[in-house]
Amino acid sequence: MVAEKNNINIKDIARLAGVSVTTVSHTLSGNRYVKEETKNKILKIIKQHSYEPNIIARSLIKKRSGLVGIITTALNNEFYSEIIASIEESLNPQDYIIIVNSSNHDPVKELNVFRKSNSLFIDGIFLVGSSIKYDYVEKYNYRNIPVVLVNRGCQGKSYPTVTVNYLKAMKEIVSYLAETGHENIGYLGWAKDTESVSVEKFNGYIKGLKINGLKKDDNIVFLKDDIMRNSFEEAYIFLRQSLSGKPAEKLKMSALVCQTDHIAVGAIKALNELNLGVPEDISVTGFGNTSVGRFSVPALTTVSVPKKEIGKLAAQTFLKLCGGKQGMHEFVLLDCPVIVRKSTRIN
Amino acid sequence: MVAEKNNINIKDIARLAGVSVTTVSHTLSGNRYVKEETKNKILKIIKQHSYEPNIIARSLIKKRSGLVGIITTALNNEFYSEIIASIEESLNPQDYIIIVNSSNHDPVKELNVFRKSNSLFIDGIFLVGSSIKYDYVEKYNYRNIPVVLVNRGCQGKSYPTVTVNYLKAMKEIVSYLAETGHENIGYLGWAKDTESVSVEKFNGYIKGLKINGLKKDDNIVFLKDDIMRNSFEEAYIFLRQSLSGKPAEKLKMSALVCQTDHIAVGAIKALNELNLGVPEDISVTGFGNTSVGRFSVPALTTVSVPKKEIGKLAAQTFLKLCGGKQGMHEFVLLDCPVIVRKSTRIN
DNA sequence: TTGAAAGCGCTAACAC
DNA sequence: GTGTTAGCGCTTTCAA
Repeated sequence: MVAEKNNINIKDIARLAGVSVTTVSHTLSGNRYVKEETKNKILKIIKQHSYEPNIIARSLIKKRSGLVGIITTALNNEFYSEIIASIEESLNPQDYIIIVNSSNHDPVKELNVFRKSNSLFIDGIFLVGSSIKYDYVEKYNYRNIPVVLVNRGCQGKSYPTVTVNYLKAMKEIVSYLAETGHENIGYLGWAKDTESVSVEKFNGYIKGLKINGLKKDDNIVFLKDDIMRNSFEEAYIFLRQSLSGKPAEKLKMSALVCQTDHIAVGAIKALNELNLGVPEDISVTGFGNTSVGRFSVPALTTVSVPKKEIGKLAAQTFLKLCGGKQGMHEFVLLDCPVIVRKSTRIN
Repeated sequence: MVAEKNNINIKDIARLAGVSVTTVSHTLSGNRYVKEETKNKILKIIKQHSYEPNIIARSLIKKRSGLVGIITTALNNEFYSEIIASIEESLNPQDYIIIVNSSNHDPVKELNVFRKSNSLFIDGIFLVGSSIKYDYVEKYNYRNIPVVLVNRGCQGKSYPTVTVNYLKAMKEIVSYLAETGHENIGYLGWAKDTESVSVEKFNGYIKGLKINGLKKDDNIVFLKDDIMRNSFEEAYIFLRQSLSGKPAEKLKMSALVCQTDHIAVGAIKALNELNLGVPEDISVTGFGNTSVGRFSVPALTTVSVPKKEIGKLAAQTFLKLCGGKQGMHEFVLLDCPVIVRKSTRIN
């Protein structure tokens, strides 16, 4: 941290090469012809001095930075991070630098970062499970950059979105339970309106009951007021608590539908500690098909959400949006199959 | 995405307020006195037009962006993401925007991003589990910004670092096993030299055996050539494979030390499928104390790495570095206790 | 085939 | 108390 530092700029390169900055600039961009000889001389000097053009200065003129932002509610979440990894991978050949910002479930921080990103000349933004409303996006996306909504509820409107038919998927896993002989099917999760996905899942559960001629029993619907962040623990604690009161009625429950795989794993632990075996006494289902559910004991019956695919399609939507406005009404809604493993039994 | 967009700048604000840009600038920065009246008028107009100063233009002059970067090898990794979340949280009051870049285990990409970050006028960088050598940091940190190494091996040199005494911790968990009557203690993990942490852990295992008078048996040392990314699955597959050959000798193993919690969970599944019970037939230990290990069946005996603490101390080191060079030789090495749960038995 | 120079949006020295 | 102005490092028009 002592020696002469390399802060060399385009002017230095020009001087060293005995040409104008214009010529250096064009050698780099390829925007106009530069004589082979001149070009080679310049490139050699650039290499010699490890010169890297200044992204900031360039952005100021071009109003594009080569940066793409991902705004997400949480990083310590296998579900999101797989989607994010897939977006990154799909965008890799495009020479973008991907930067991720996690709000740690703070909606205000999220909004702030979204607004500030304007002046950073970010070239595009993915909102992964973020709670930012599209009204806000429309209002504050001053530069009209592509914004892709990923893993959100479908609020009836059509913005560039890649998500999953959560309602349908939840309906189907409830149907699977009903068809295998379960009648008292409970639910564990949360349903905040800021979290449209959670609401859709819960509605899917309700619909699933209905179409199978079952009725909702509020004694076995365990809805937490607040989102369950660190799902294992929170779900575990919440269910233990909820179950500690009036165990008699609860035991009529023969299956418990959980909002995510993590919640299911937490639930299984809570149930086990109350001497309820899964699936012997109670069947439990997850949602998402994360690795956690594949390696839990018992392995989870769950809904397989194609996280890699979501990321890939989100990246494609972004690229479409970049090439004009013809992706503006892209609305990709993916279906998800139920995967039956060991956490449910046939009644 | 159609209406007039807000791209208002400092000049516009100045014009609207009937003052010079200087005055607007100083109202914002507080760098010199502005008459209450003028100030109020300016602030009102700023609010009215939702003006946000352009970060890029500001950075170009100040050579600081207000951005702090975290470069990490992988996002879908509970261990790293907890550390990252903690860094973010600790830096929150400081008004930095945190941007994370994950290389998805691609060292070349990592190097690239590190170099490019120079011209982005990033104010500081955390290398979380990154493989970037400090030589490289010294060579390419042109702007001499604070760089904090997080969760790295201690390579004998003293750079700003916050990490864990992996060697000691691993030694201690091996000792715990030895003291509880285990003699044939195996190892499952990898040990690439690019990944110094993994080497230290392995060395800790070796030392642990030695100080307890045990000898290494290569038949029960399962070292994968390559890093195990998606640990559950890779560990599971690798151990199944390794065990399929000559099961007779392997069965002498009474305990298996695993390099991470995820690997331990994968291992348990592999062992179970070979009809080996954990901990009845074989004890298994993890490393890290992630939530996965708390909710696995059986719950893991492991080493408790203070991830929140690491993040907090890393942020503090960064802040120290910002205020001059007096943090340059900060080298925080944390000790980690063994946590005994259900995956090990007393022989 | 190449250069000069204006300017992106902002800050800060210098001036009054 | 406030304004004028010269840049920050680059791209790009216009001119040669």
